[in-house]
Amino acid sequence: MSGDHSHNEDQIDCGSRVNDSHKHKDKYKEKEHKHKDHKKDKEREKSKHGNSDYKDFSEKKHKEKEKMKHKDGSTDKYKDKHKEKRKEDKMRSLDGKIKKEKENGFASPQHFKSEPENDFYHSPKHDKSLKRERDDDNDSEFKSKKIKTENEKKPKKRKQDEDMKSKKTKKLKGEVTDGKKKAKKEPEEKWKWWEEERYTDGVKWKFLEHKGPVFAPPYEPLPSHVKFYYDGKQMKLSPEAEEVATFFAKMLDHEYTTKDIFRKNFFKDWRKEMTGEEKAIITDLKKCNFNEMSEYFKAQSEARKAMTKEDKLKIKEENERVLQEYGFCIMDNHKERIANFRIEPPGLFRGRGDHPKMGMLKRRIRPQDIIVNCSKDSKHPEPPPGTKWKEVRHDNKVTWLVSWTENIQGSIKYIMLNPSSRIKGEKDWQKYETARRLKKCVDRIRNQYREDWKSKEMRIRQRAVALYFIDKLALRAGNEKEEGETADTVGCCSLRVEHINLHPESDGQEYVVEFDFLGKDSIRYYNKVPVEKRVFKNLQLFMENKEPDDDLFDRLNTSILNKHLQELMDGLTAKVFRTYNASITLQQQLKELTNSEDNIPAKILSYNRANRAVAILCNHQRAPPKTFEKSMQNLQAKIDAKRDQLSDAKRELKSAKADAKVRKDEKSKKSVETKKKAVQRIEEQLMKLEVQATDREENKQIALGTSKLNYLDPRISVAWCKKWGIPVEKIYNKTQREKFAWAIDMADDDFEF
DNA sequence: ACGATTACTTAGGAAAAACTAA
DNA sequence: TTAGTTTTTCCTAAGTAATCGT
Repeated sequence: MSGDHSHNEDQIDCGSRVNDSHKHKDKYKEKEHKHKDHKKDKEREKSKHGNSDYKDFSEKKHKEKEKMKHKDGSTDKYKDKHKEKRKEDKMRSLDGKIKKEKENGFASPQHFKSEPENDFYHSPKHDKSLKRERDDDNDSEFKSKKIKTENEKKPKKRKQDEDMKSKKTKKLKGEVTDGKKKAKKEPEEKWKWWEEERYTDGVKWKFLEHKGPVFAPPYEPLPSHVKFYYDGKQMKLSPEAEEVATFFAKMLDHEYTTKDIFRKNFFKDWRKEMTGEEKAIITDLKKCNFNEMSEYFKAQSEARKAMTKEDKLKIKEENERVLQEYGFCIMDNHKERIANFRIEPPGLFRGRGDHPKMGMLKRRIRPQDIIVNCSKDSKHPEPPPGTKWKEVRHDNKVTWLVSWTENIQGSIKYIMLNPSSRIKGEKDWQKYETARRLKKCVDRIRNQYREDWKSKEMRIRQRAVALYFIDKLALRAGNEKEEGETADTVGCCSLRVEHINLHPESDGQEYVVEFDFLGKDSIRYYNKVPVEKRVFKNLQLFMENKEPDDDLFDRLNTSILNKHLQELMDGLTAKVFRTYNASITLQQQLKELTNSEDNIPAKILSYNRANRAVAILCNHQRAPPKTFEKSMQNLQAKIDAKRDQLSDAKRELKSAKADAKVRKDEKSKKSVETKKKAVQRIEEQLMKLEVQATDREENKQIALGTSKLNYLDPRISVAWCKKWGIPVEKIYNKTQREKFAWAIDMADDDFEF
């Protein structure tokens, strides 16, 4: 990269923004800014620092170099660690490569560069689509179909087919056993979509038929004995106002009904539903008494719990009927499960964290709000009698069946397919393949961004430091969001100065960055990490002359970053790093933690610990379960009891041994054996309990589910199970096995991510 | 080239179901 | 059987990123 040239670009870049930015300049100078508008702030920052960039850098660079000469040694510790990690990765990917070439050729796209890919993405349609349409259902007999992975290579075909056959045989066995359990229920065997070709160029399906959504049940007015009081006086509400009142009444026990914003938003929206008279009377929420309503609903839920078995069964059957009718669609000759076929019922919006819209009324969705998507030649879903759909369209470039616009944020909601469906599964698989491609070039990218830390251009340095965080700390990209519309949360690119603290030295480590911010779902991210000196110096530079609520990376946003990433690798975006780092961490931790001598429960503990390492990396937290302490105590009690039992058993064994020594008869010998077995069994049970306790304790505030479901290449887990003879059911429950059927079917014990 | 819109993935908590101990 | 606990499923909010439209 030629310095002078880019420098010029930077200046041009700055210049071109002057027009925009000078608007804000005055505001900035006067320092009366409220920092309400961060976009504006960015512009302002630009104009302010704009032309002085270069100077800043050359000065800084000098200082840096000087210091680096002797300071470098002191950062060695960290750097070395880092280097080692890199080396490991490199080595792994090397021997991975060797194996892989033979291994699941069809699953792991060999290609690095553009050439095969171009072929895949840009080739004219061929006639794949036709194929797809016809030939399913009887695919239990082998068709030597190759899978179209995102970057498949032609020479692989042969191997693929062979591979597939062996896998298939295995899988078939599994299914037989499965079938026994379910007996009649599943006549058609599972469709292996992953053995078929994929659509190209954005077509998602050729045929789509479904029954439309299930609407929320209509409002049932309260029985007349359940009364509402305003200012101590009983008051009969109109059905519309009453319905909204019940939403509030149902939440009375929740803390947020005490929150000001919640109450304010609720009351405002409630009044909109009132009649003129009601509006005139009900002017103060504090004077509203919802207690009878609240009690009524509590009683209702009690009654529901206390229902007879038959009644419960009836409800269950009805649910099942609805599921059968509305829960499936036909997509390209296959019946597939729909994820959320029920329309969200009306209620009070509760966003997460400190949400400015909490308490607003989420309105009821009606047929005329609904857009239906299906194929032209399908039997279109019927709107309920006397109603009409907003629109019926036939867009096979999208995957949704139904959509509507929600009234709180004005965003679109969709009904889509279940994760076990082809359309979701293919995408998921593809996601991991992209991450695996990143694995192949991550070293190059890392070297690149480290170089960029030295760039003359502010925007490049910022980009490089942000990318470093995304890579090292698995931060989210951090799109900008409209202020005041949502809770104030950030990701990497939207970090503000106030979210980090720089410690030249902390706890004996140098160049420590302390992060403290709210991320997605208002989950706190707190972390203190030593960074490389250059990063540290850059951060100091980025923070210079900024207010706490100014953007840390004022020259960067996710679109700039992703554009850059796209140039580094096809299909690369910020979130791929999270997937990659999560999966590679799991693989490496499994390698490190699994003990071949361990029994199954201990191995599973190792698995959970590896999983936990990932969850911690990705900051997947949960509120400690309310019953955590108690449940821990219970478990401990169990352990104690088991210990007693064990010592009893041991004592008995001892005396049996003594007895046998004296008597030397068959009977007593046999008794020794039995006792020995008993001791062994109890020891095993004890150890199982202890493992469970450890696992639970370590998991107190960590949520494993999210990473398991969304970040960890399931083939890593499947391979691990196969390698150690662990039943995959121990790792994945039924739903998860359905979602990951492709991986369970295709991964061998030597799969390498 | 941008802001807005759209499509789709990721997320934690609540509710329901399944399991277990009493 | 019941009551309590744990696991699974449901729910839908909140992200990311691609695409649209100007």
